[in-house]
Amino acid sequence: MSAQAHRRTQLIEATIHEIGATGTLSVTVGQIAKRAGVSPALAFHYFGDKDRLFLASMRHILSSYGRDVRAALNGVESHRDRLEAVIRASFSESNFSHDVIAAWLNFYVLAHRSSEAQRLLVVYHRRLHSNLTRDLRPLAGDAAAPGIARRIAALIDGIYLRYAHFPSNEPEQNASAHVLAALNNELKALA
Amino acid sequence: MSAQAHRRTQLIEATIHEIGATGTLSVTVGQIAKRAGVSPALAFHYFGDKDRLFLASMRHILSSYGRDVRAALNGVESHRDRLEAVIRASFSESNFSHDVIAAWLNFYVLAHRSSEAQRLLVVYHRRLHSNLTRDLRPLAGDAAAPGIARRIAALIDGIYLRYAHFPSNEPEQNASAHVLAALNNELKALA
DNA sequence: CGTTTTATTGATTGACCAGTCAAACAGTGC
DNA sequence: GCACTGTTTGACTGGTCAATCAATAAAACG
Repeated sequence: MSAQAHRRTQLIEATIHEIGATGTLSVTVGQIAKRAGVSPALAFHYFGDKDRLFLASMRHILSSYGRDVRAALNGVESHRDRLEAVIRASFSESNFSHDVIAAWLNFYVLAHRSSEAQRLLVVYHRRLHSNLTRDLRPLAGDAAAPGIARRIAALIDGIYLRYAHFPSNEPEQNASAHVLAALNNELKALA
Repeated sequence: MSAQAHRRTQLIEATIHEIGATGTLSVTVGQIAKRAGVSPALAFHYFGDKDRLFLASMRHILSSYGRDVRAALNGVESHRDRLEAVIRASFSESNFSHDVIAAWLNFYVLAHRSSEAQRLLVVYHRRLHSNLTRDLRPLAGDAAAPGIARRIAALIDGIYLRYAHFPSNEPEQNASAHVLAALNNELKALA
């Protein structure tokens, strides 16, 4: 990894960490730089401004989420198992840590006014929707699949939000279990 | 309404409006006061500090949501109709306006660090859960009702979030329809 | 070694903002 | 018209922060 790339990920990780620690996007570039062990000016040198630093951090999170999904899907054949993999990945370690959750929350707020953030959010939505419909179609038919996918995707977000605020002792377990139960019921109701 | 109470609601409404306009909680008290047509100092006089002003605004929103639910429930007998009323109220005009949505989003973020905000959020969760289980129990049995209620509640939040970012032409319609469909499928799957 | 390029910082700036306070103002009763 | 009460403001402060920039240190290179 080049020196430049190294510093960039260092700053990105510091950003995510710092947002997790304070819970807000109104963290100062100074705090972030301090955690990364560099001067504030360097953050501006590499990212231009604070917004771009945060958006880069969010892209980082989205990439790692994408990797998780792909890894979980790798080699899995059965449609049901694949759906389960997609759902579980949403609550995987890397996407469900305190810091990442805080970043997601602030990201949702930002998406209301930053068009770049909104664009990123669309990418996430589309990816999730397509991952779900792909394996839902053979199980639920072309007519029902998209609707079910929308509800499952929204349920994932909703459950994520709830566990974000009130983590239980085994968040991933319970979170996935609820979504899987809803999926089962949706499919059962078709018959 | 006393002069004092009048000014308070005036400032609260200005707060909600201003958060809606900027999309962020980092709105200045100056902006809010300007919209309310008073001096910034007055906002401090009535609310002490910015946090309390926002929390008062959130309580205002929650009250009006509560009123909506009660009104929608008033006189409705059938369990299914009552569930539908509760769901529809979540996407009612007063709870689904641009400004209120922005306030909710920022409220979620705040709940991560402010214990008072968290307390308020718990109140909302409990109320929704109890409204749902109450009429779900006779339809789904005591064993299944709480689980279904959790999923429906989370789905409401998730759908709310999605339509918050990407409003369709008839948001309330579609949003409620999805939740009602999920409810139907949950109940159908029981049989 | 000397030179060019890249990485990094310290110092600074200009704007902004939450919160304070003492003074002005408006209404009310007398 | 005066005293009293609650309302409202203007002026101010202390602090914070994003962003800039000229200057320094460190590599990379020939």
